[in-house]
Amino acid sequence: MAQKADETRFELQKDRMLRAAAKCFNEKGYSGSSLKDVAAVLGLTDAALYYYVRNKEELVYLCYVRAAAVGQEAMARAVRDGLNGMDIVRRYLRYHIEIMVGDRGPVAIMSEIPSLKPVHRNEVLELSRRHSARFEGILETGIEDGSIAPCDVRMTGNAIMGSINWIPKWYHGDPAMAKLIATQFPVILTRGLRP
Amino acid sequence: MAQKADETRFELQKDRMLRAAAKCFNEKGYSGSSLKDVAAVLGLTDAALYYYVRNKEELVYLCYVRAAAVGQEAMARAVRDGLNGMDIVRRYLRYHIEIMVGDRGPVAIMSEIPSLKPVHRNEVLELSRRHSARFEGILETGIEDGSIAPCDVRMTGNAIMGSINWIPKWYHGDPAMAKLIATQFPVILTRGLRP
DNA sequence: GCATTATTTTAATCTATATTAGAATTTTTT
DNA sequence: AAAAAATTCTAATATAGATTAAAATAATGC
Repeated sequence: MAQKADETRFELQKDRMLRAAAKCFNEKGYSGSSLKDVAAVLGLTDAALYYYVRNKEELVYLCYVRAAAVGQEAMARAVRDGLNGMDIVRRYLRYHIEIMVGDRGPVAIMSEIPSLKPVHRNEVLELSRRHSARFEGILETGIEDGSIAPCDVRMTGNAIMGSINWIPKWYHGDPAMAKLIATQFPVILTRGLRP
Repeated sequence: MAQKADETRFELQKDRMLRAAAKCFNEKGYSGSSLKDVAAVLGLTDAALYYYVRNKEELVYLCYVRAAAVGQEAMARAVRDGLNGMDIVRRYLRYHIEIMVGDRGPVAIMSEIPSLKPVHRNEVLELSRRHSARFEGILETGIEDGSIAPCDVRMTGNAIMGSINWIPKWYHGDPAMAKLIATQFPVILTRGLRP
């Protein structure tokens, strides 16, 4: 607690910054958003961002790291002993979507990978791959325990993740819509998985 | 035929250009792709593009118009008397996806709407809305004729379209994958619609 | 083969924006 | 309240990339 108070100011601002950046990147893309745009959301000057981050590329990079963490968190929360594959998928989708459309703001800017420099790109792709693999693993579990109908887990995973990743393109912050998405999407996306 | 020969040279090049542009925009986004990048795909100089198009913005705009046309075409082909809603949806998805991953190349750069200038943006949004509405209409038809289970057509439409629109983000031209997508996706995406 | 038209290139301009250095201000510590 | 540290700003630089004009090349019709 004591040392966390030290970090707080800096870390909190940095976090706000990443959310602002993710918001901009979702709306206008990476190259489409100037640092001025991002800074404006926070009521800062573009130059101020350099206090928190080495350069613009690091900004997207950190957005991705953050997004990956959110995905991981949702998945960790979803997995519980005694649940079958289908239930885990449902829970995962609900958590992931809730976070995406919730207060913690838009975290998925999964479109801007090409803008990353090679080192970061590889790291992010690795995180992404691992996440996909884990998701596909859950699908396989469900197929084995009979809660999910046999299917091409790779394609099914892509289809479901595509739906989710696309949400930021049409959801722009309306809370009523957020509620609708959070309740409807897990249902819609898992209907097709039933045996 | 005779007059088409006149257009051919120019129109063909312009068409190649739009495909090159869509490819770049899909890969690196609108602002992330320089005119040099697009021109390079065609073995041309950036300045040459201005012979076909007024400016860069018109390039995305035309990509959108083209994408909308493809969507319309798929939908028109899909709708046939005597088919129930579910069958139409299946056919539409198959046609749309086949075109997207097929020879005519990537046509969906639905992410770059904010880059359009207002007039074009409104026009494209209108096209997009009309297309969504038509798709939701088909879903409703299916619900009425009993081939599709009752659902929130708006959300369901968003979910399905999201999956499709996201394809260009992970499909990069592998023909084997193209076949897989074209056969699997319509199945996966419509499973959840069954009553 | 010549004249006209269509297409592409070279070279120059203009603007937006990332980045940096140092000054100014605000916050924290003592 | 003064000193130190943290945070933000102002002002300047540098560069990439869109756009334009005019020249050069290629294609086409006669």
